[in-house]
Amino acid sequence: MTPSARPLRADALRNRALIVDAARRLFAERGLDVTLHDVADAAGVGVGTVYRRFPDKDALLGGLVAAKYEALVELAEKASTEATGRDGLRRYLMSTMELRAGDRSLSTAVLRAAPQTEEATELRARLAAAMTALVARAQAEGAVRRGFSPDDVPAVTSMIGSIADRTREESPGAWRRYAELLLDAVCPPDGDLPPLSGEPLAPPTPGVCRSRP
Amino acid sequence: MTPSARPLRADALRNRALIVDAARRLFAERGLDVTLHDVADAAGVGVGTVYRRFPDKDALLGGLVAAKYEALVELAEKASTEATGRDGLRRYLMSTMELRAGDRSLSTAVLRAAPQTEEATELRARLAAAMTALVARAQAEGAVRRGFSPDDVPAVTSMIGSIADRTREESPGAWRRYAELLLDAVCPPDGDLPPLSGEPLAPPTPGVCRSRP
Amino acid sequence: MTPSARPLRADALRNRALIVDAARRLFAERGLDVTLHDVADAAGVGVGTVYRRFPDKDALLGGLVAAKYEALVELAEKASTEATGRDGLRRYLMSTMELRAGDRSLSTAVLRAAPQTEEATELRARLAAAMTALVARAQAEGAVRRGFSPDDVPAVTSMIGSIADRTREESPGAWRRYAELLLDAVCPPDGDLPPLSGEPLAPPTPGVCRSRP
Amino acid sequence: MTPSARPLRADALRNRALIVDAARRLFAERGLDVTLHDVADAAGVGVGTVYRRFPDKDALLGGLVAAKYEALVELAEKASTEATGRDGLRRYLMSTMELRAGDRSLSTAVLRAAPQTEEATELRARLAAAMTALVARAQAEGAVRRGFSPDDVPAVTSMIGSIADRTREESPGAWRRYAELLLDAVCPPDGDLPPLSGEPLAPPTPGVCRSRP
DNA sequence: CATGAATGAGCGTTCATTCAT
DNA sequence: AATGAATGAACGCTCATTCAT
Repeated sequence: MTPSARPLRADALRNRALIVDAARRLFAERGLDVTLHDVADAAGVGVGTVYRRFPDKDALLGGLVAAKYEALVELAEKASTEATGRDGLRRYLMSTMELRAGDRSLSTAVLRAAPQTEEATELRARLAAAMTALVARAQAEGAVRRGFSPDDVPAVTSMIGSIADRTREESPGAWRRYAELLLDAVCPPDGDLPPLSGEPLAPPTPGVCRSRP
Repeated sequence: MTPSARPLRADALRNRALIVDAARRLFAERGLDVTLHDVADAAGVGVGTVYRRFPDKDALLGGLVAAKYEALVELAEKASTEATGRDGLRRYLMSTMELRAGDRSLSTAVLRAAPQTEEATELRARLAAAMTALVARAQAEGAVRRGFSPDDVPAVTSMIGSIADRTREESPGAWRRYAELLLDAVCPPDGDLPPLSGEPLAPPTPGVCRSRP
Repeated sequence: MTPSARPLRADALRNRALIVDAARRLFAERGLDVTLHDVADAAGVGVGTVYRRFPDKDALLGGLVAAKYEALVELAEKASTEATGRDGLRRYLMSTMELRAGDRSLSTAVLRAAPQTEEATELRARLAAAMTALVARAQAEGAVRRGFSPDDVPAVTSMIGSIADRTREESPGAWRRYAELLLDAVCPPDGDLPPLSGEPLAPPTPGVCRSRP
Repeated sequence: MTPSARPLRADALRNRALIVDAARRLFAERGLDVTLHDVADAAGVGVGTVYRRFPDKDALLGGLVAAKYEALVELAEKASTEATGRDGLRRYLMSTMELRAGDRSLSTAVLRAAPQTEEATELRARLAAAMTALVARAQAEGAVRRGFSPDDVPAVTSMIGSIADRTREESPGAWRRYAELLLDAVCPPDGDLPPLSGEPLAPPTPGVCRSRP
């Protein structure tokens, strides 16, 4: 059950990497409804090649999941080095929201999905532990909204994700304003709340179309 | 042969209303992925009739906005009767989020969409005015997060919508916990913040399916 | 559960007939592995039209089944009018084999398949009854190989079918020789057995290809 | 650079043998729809190697014929040692049908295919001679259905094959009943015909799946 | 020579949209 | 005007065959 078999040939490895890169990029940009044809085209290979490496779409997605968990765990672990629980939690939440803002598939594939592999399950457990510690430490400082649970993190991140997904094209950083709002709601900064940074989303102007979700 | 739209025949008007009603219901319940066949069936007309009235799906969505704007305006106007600016804004935000939680298409059709008709443009203006007043009054009381703009309301509502859409099936009221969090972030209650109500979303358990968005 | 709804429009009826005709022809000629694209092309319609009338391939096939059962029942009932049990059974077997020789899908869709609709189940029962009667009557005359059962008819027919399918192109009537052989085995003629009619299948000559099943 | 095929290298020969062995086994068990990937895997070589030796699937099938002819010739020669022509022919037919019942690809590869190599052509000639002798001897005893030709043997065997292929899973010996029927039709036993042995194939029961051929 | 990675047409099926009736 | 039949590109996926390594 180890990766096993013999290592892939050089060109196969290269193509696998191309596929994974293309998939990561497309899923991040456009969410889960990209087709494997799209992925194959973006990778510069035929569909068959994608299916040779990944039995189906979920498997391809699943192949990206471990790396995403790792990134989240790393964010959590880096955040724990902050001097205060407050700063640690704030840093973690902000960096996680940032990761999600850049990756449309993070919620569906990772935050809201059950881990499908042993590796993912283990990473998720590590992540959960780290988040619990971050929240507990900040809680001990009285820095967190009472009742807030580590299990609320995915919801908060997803909310920011939904804004980010909708505004990526027209104003890529717009999500930060709402991230700040949420962050301050969960774990307010030490002193007074500053005014919200950035600008609100401009309401759409009459007559211009919008279309697809 | 008159230059612009001549009034519709009586039966055409009736059909338009049937279509709009059915669309409102289906889009609210099942989101944007209902087919226009579904809408036509629910309205008791043929697909062709739907397409005769609305060039495409987006236009049909657009056809719903007037009613939705009206509902929002009504909420805003009711909210203005509250004794304080704080209560008025809180009530408005909460009721808007509630409306959105019950209507999967509210964001796309109204919050994020430009008004396409004169009627919609006008209603949107009334709504904007009401929201501005609500925010200004609360702002004057120092009850609002500094920098918060009436233009932020759609974003806040959308965030709750994204949570509500994802949890409608398994735990229909789950969005309230996050609505409370956001509401308190925008316009905190008078005294101390209470602990968050409700429970966080349970994380998915390993081994369960992933599948389609 | 009756055919119900309102009758189809004239053009839809015509297309439905075109589809059914094309399907009947193609399935008969080429067996079950024709694609619905092939059927659609042969019918001169788009694939979508086929799927509008028949939810899937099995349904299309199923739509042909009733007519096939009817044909078989009719053969059985005509055969029962023969003066003797021997002649009746011989006539029935021969005509059934003939039907099968002309229709590549008869075995899979009817003879070896379970009936899927009420109508088909009923027709199958009628057919079974008629076959039982035919065999019993011939049996009473001592005209049938001992131990032969009505349930053996599909097997016998299928065997002839397999020969017919393989020889349809090069020598369309070749199956008759083997039909005779089988028929005489099941229910020998009254007098002496005549020599086999026709010619054996010429063995393939060296060097010529054959290919697909 | 010699005009025609130069002898293969030792390892190439070994691979060819591995491929042919694997192909024989898989085609016999699972029929013609095994993929060449399956064959390659079972042989422990790459697909490319299979295609290097055999231009396509048909050619690979062709590569199996020699061994199959040898088996048939052996059956024919053993059968000739029987005391009577009747017994010889009956034994030959029965053993050939048995061979076919155990080998899904025998018909396509041998019975219906033209020999493609010199070796195959020669073996086929030997087989034809042996069959002719068997039939002639039995014919001389009056033991054979008049008109029956050695060229009819493949057809008879194929018919049994078609039954065997369809029933292998559910009732592996079911073909014997029909083999007996055919055998008695071609070359009846010495005394009275016994009742058919075994049971007829049970008709499929309503409501069970249909699906793929 | 051997390998297995790569290909892409084709499978059964869906659905937003068009157009003959 | 209203209908719903018709369309066909696109979906996720398979596999016989080719060709770079």
